Amino acid sequence: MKINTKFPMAVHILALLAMKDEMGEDCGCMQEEEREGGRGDCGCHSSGNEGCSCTSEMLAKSIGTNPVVVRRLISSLKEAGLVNCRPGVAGASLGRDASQITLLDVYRAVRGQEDGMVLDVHTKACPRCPVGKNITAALEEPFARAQEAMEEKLREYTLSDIAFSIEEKRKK
Amino acid sequence: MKINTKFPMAVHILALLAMKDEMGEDCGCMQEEEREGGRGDCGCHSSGNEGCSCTSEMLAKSIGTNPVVVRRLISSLKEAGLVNCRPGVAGASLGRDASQITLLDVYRAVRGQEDGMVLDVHTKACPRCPVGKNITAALEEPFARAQEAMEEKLREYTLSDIAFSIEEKRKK
DNA sequence: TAAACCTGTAACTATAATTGTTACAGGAGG
DNA sequence: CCTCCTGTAACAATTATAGTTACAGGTTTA
Repeated sequence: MKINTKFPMAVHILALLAMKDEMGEDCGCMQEEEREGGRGDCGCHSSGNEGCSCTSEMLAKSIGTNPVVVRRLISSLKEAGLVNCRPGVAGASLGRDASQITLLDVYRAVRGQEDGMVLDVHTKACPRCPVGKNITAALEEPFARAQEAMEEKLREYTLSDIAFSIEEKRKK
Repeated sequence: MKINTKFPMAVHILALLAMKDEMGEDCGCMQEEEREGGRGDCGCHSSGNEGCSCTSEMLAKSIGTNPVVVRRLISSLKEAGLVNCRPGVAGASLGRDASQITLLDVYRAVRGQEDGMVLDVHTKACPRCPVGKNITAALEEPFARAQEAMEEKLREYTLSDIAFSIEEKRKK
């Protein structure tokens, strides 16, 4: 693992929620299961006809991680208004329509609350050397602009796009 | 420290080399020293009038790291044609004019040779779930586009710009 | 209201990536 | 030939990230 698998995991969660919405009670795992003629092993497949309730455990199995990791992510997503959930009651749902949630929203929701730049500076430069003293400040603007450019691109993709893309690939 | 302090460190090295070029034998540390009326403690100040020879040890002191780290970075930079250096002979110099070296060149020279994307995917998604099976592929394009956008922005800045920026801040 | 199940969160552990360090072979130059 | 430097391998330390355990409290159902 490298940096920030939180971001793709969060998108994964939201995609599951989005596809559950589109498909009613069934998150899509059931169809898959019927087509392949066997039980999946990811556990996000429910055992009856009641469909996917999207508990943290089921989501975790689909993602391949721990339920607590999922809850932590959902906690961040909730804070950003991207999901609805309540203590004690199973499942989560999208906070607004999938077409109104961009990848940038997700990125910002789950990145570390501090700076959260993809490009980092080094912090131990010699404070008495003309270069060491000023290099950090000199890199500030380029790095901020690069960050902006990346974020603007993320803004161009919505959760609908991702869900659609998953559907397309699934059909193949 | 977070991810990739190699990149800012590499820029730091190149900035030192660039400013050494502009100032002849003296990398600029001497002026700083005279102005402040005392010896700096970063060691990139030479002790006589012979100026900065930009050995890995001096560069390391300015950056605040180990000489071996500097040599490793220089090794990558050399491979990319951004610096010249020879075994056994002290110092390094720019491989081409500072105006012809972009931050993207530096970024590419020092990032891990593998994928090297700033946005990462999670790899343990359930292979039997329709979402888990396709989410990675669905994220590929958005993440690649975001990467491109960031890289294009880095391409807009040259080492000259950075050196100029450092000079400006230094005068204040 | 008791039982079962879920969320939310803290605290801790494990793991993996990055950085730092030691050591040494070999080139360059006085 | 002595000193200093680069280049690199091998290893240690550090740090960030993810995973885990544990538990308090909410909700639903019977």
